[in-house]
Amino acid sequence: MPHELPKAYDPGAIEARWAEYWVAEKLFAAPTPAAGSPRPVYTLQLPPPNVTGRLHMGHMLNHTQMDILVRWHRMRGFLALWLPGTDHAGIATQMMVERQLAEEKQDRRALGREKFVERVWEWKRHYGGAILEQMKRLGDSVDWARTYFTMDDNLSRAVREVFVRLYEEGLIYRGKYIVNWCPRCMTAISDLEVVHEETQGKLYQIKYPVSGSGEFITVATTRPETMLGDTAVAVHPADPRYRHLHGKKVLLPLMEREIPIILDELANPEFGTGAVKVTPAHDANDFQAGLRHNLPQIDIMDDTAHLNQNAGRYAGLSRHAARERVLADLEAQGLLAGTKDYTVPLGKCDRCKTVVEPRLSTQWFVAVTKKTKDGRPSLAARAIEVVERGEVTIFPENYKTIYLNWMANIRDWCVSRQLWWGHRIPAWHCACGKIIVAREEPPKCPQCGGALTQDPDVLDTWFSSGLLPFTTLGWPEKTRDLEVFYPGSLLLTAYEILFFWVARMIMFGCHFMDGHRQDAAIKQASGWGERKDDTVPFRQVYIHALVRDAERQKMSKTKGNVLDPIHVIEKYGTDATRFTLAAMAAPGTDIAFNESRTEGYRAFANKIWNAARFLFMNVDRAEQSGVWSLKEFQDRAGAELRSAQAGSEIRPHTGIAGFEARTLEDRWILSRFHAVAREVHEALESFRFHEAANTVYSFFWGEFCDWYLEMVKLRLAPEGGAGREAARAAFGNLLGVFEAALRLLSPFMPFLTEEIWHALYDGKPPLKSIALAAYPEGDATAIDPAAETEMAVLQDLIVSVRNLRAELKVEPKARLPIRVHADAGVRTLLEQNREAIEKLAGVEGVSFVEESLAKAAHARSSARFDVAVVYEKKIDKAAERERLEKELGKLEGELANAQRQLGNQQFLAKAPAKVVEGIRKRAAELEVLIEKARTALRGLGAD
RNA sequence: GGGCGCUUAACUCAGCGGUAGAGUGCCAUCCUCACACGGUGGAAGUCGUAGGUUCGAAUCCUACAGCGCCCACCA
Repeated sequence: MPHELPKAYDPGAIEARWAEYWVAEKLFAAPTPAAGSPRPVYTLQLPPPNVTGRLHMGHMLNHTQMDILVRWHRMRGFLALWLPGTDHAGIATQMMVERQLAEEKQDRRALGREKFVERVWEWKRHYGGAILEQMKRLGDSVDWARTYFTMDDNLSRAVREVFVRLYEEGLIYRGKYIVNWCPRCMTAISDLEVVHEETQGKLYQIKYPVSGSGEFITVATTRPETMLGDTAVAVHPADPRYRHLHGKKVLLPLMEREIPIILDELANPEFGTGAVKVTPAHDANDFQAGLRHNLPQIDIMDDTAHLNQNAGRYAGLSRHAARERVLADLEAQGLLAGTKDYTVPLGKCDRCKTVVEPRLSTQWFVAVTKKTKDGRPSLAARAIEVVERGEVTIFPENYKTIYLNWMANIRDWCVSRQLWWGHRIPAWHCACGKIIVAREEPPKCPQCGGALTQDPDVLDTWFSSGLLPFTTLGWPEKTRDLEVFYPGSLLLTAYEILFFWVARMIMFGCHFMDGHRQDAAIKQASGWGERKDDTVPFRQVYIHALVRDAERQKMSKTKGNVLDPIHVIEKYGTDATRFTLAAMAAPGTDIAFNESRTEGYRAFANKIWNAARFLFMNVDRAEQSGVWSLKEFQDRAGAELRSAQAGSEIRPHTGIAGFEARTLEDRWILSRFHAVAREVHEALESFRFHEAANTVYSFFWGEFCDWYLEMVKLRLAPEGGAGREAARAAFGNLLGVFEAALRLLSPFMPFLTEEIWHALYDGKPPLKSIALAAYPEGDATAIDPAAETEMAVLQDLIVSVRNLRAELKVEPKARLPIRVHADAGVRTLLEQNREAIEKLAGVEGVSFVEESLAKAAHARSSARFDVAVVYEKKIDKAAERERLEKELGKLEGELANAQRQLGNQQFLAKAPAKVVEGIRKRAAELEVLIEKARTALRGLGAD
């Protein structure tokens, strides 16, 4: 027989093979269904990783969760599409290639735009696939045939289409505004790309002489060098200190330029001296104030944050050098009134951590709060509305509030970037000043006939990623894919990109998919019948937690605490790593990744592996002795799986093929299996991955392996004809439950389950993969409370005996007789399971007695029975007394509490009947237990 | 300056109105013919502090302390 499995599970030996198999066999392809297909659909967009990226733990968590959900839905019969791709990641990729050029002592400017872009493409072709290969290693069940790159031709066309349409609708404009300028990246960046860091700086007080009087007005600033571009000093209109200066002018020191004192609420009388310098070209607030007062805007810096000729004799200095010089000069002139330490929130570039310069420049913006020309609601308004109405649900729910708050205060989106790598803005400039925005390059200027040059800027990367939910499905064409797969079912991502990406997808989706309606059959099948709005990009948003290191620190390259998932995988296996992440992924809490957990789940994988080994060994034995053949199981289970999978509708596969409950453990494991399957279903439905994982874990290990397997062993080696029949049933049940449990576990541990599942079918399974087999749904009517109660009594008895043995330090191999006192019902139960008791508790001979054994030596009591082991060795009386007293104390405490509650009228009146009943029952039980414990204590004393 | 989250066994975390659970670690014991990545048994928590609501609170409310995150144009 080919069932020779190595003793210890070695994930490395099988995982790569299956990863390849899944891709090669195209198992997870979601082909466009033919018209009229009523199959329910589950669509999930992969947040496209940067082409420059390497997989990190955050990805792995994210991918694990998505893969679990996708595999789960696929197994349940959904047409599951998980759509992969990579993002061109403007700045990141450009920086990567620039660095490469620098090593060759080259420079992008010297190379020229065209050559540089070609060079980036080359880089992308070479290295851009790395992260996709890593995804294969994780077992991500994406549809590889649909893999896109955000700069593919069709996606680029869609980007131009969107830009032009927005422009035509009046939602894109070009304007001169203060933007965040990164002097290192030499581009404008959006507000979201700026990280604020509290930095130790200084607050300087500078005296500006008031013209025509010997007076000074003192202003406070953290950035003295910007004074060179000051065009006013503002005071609060109601500030009495400066009333006499209204309408006066000051002479700007160093520049010797006369500037007005203006009245504006920009100045806060509470802060500093109450007077503030106004630099419209280098501060967002000042810019607004400047507009209010028609002030000139003097830009004193160039692209590299060096001062320009507007700064007079300071021209050419870096902004840092300029600060020193300005301060020195002011000091020399006696105009520096004071300096004090001050923490300033410094804005830094998210990419390169360079201090951002607020700078006046001309950029393209998307007007997000403006209605379209033809009166349609603004992008933001729609994006707020669909979330408020629950057309898009956000989970955990506190993120919904955060989202709505942010959307309510959203500002126009600066979408132009001064980069070379990205989607170039489809706008053309003419020397005559005309700007044309068009889908294709116009031949000449329609106004003057002159030559045109394309706008040099490219679009913010998030502009194109915001469109992915529909552009990846063929938009702007009206494709069948769009009809079937849009709206997506879920968007699962990290909090960090809720605004970067999620908000933009909602805005664009609602705007551009207006008029998108699924045909009725598809809509019906989608399972989202209660949701009316089909323009939204997805129905649900699930925000997953952050993965931190074991010390709860955010992982970052600079801290050097980044855990490479590939290393973890190599050490413990992909399944164990996935399981760790799933088991720790409680919604809303960050994960401190801890390898000891992974170690534990590697052991779990090994446990299952060995359970399989056990089965195969016994099956082989049974086949040799002709008792049973695996073929029986294969035919039966295979037929059921094929039929469950064949249909186009969801057909819950609830049963275990041919299960024949003969014994208590059979009834019990069947009941548990269904209960567990239902729990898993409920947990996954509400994104409680940790609960789902833990449920499967404890079922497999704590119930199937620890109890069912051990009990069923008794029946596998038959004696006599009746034994043969029992063995046949036992094999059928054992294999049946095991196979079904593998399917239950499969989304969490796809590799291990695939390997064993194929082995169960001797490499010729009924379907190409366990991932295509039906998921156990769990049948509530199959839950058998009586079996579970009976099993609990049996387990209780066995554990009591084991406990006694341990305490008496009985030789592990010695088998002892036991005596049991119990009522008739329990007695029958125990008699029927005598063999199990003998085997699992190391017992030989069970005798039942009429009298209570509470005060017998070596006895244990429960509410349902007393049990004593027959063993001549004297017990350690002191230890026994201590144990009993401790237990008694606990019981009495609990009883006192219960009685207090039962004596409380308020409690009886207000508590739910179920709770009262529960406590009554418990109190009665406690009384019995206490009585038994007291008896036992007295017995100890008398002896 | 706003907003949010966390504080439960030695460690990492679940639980979120009916007197506490898991994994790892620890102790004891056993290489019993699936598994020492194992079996069996065990020890271990006044659920951050102080109040309050409730018949009842780890669970709800308030304050405080510590830790962390996000957002923010007060020089």
